[in-house]
Amino acid sequence: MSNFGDLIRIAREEKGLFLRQVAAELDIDQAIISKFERNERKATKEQVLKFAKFYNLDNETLLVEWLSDKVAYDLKDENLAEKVLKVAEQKIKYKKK
Amino acid sequence: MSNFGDLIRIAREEKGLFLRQVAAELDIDQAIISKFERNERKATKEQVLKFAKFYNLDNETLLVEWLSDKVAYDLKDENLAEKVLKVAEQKIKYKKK
DNA sequence: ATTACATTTGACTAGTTTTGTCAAAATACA
DNA sequence: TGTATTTTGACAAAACTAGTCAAATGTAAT
Repeated sequence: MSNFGDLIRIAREEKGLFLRQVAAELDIDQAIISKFERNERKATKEQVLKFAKFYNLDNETLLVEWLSDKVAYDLKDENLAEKVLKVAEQKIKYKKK
Repeated sequence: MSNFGDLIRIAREEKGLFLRQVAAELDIDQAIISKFERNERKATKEQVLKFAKFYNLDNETLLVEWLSDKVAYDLKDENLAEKVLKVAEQKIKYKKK
């Protein structure tokens, strides 16, 4: 199962770049990027978009990966998780109207 | 569409109690309970369980309502919301194994 | 084994968000 | 109007988040 960290690590490795280089380019501390890649820390939305642009990844793909990581993390301890997601989906559909 | 605030307000009204009384019983400031009932502020999990016990509501029902409110709120600005929920569901199922 | 470089870790600070308290303002209604 | 309830908003304390930096660790070549 993929996750945000894997996507940006793989993208970086495919380009053959060091953390230091990406850090300089995106103006994000390399220690933080290291933590993002290991899913130890959560990026901000702005940072996600920076990564998408820099690595030429589809914005939507990366955002979905990042947001779903967060949702799954928030519900990780809940055995009600699946029920919660179904209800949340209804609520979101309802709000749209 | 129901939500956490409605459930606890209805429960309180059915019992004919004033905020003041519930506040004293649960040791939660009445101003905060007022905000919970109007979904202006988010309860902690511990508080949710206090309400369930006090109003004789099913723990699971109230927790699902509360958690799904939070998920829906977090995704309220995202037009990718439905996609995100589907991916999150996969991730949760995957983690279970 | 030593060197050189890349990555990871952890301590620290600053900033933001959350939580609770309280009293005044608004509302309801007898 | 007067009394009781609910709502609002200002404030402070606590908890959490984000970023910085240097030291520690890992990796590969010689």
